[in-house]
Amino acid sequence: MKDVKISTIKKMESLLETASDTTRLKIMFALLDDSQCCCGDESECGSCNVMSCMIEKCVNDIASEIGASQSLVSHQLKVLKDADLVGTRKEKTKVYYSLKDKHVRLLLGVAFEHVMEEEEND
Amino acid sequence: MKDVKISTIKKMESLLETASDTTRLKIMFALLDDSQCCCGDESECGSCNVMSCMIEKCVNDIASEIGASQSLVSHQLKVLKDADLVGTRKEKTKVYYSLKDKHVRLLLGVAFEHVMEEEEND
DNA sequence: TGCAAATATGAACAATCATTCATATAATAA
DNA sequence: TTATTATATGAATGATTGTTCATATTTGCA
Repeated sequence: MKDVKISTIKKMESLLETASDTTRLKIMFALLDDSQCCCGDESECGSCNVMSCMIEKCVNDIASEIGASQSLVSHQLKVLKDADLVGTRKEKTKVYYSLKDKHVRLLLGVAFEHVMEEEEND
Repeated sequence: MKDVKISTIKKMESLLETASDTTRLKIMFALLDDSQCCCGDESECGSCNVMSCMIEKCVNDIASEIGASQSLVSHQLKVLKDADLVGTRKEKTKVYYSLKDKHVRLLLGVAFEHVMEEEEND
């Protein structure tokens, strides 16, 4: 089987497993939300990728936005951070979370488009 | 949170969950293996994508290739087929499996490159 | 018909995981 | 200091899942 190391497969498993959860997907989509696009004016934002801009939000805002408890969101944000899919910035009492890099957005994009194209063929 | 339907998120969860397993990843990589490239001559295959060509293999061959039992591979191939990630072609007593579409290879590609780039930064 | 090869399936078990509840920690403001 | 806000964490539980073992099904051939 090709020259893919088992350690590489294990890491891919971790990455995909971290992404494959409803709550965590909701959180990541919240951090992709272009309703609060970082560039201010969406129509002129050239740095926005296919899906939308990356922004940062604090725990409680994410929780109320996706309709989940603070505890659950905090737990899952820890999972996402341990997997290096999100980063944090502390400011006073709040902790702001944001998606870590373009790969995460790319992964979401590919999965999203797969599902969308699937729905077309129904 | 954006205008992403909950049903879409559930489908994304299913897709990613199906992909996030060591055995199933090994199987999918076996079905990407360019050592038996479908075009015969690798150097002249324009239809090959970034990673490699898509080929088809039967259950027992996959099993021995990845070093797993026939039962396990059959079980996991069923999971992959139910999720529509692989397709089948029957010929006499054998059943040939292959990756279903380009999205699957794309998903593997994105996850693979993420892990690879991660290893560079260690 | 009977046998062999290839694949599929059902039961069972151990392990993992998402979620909830209660509580702890940290930082700010009064 | 005390009170308040924001976030993190530990324990517990119910549900799901990957794997193994044994067995069933299907197809081709003698």
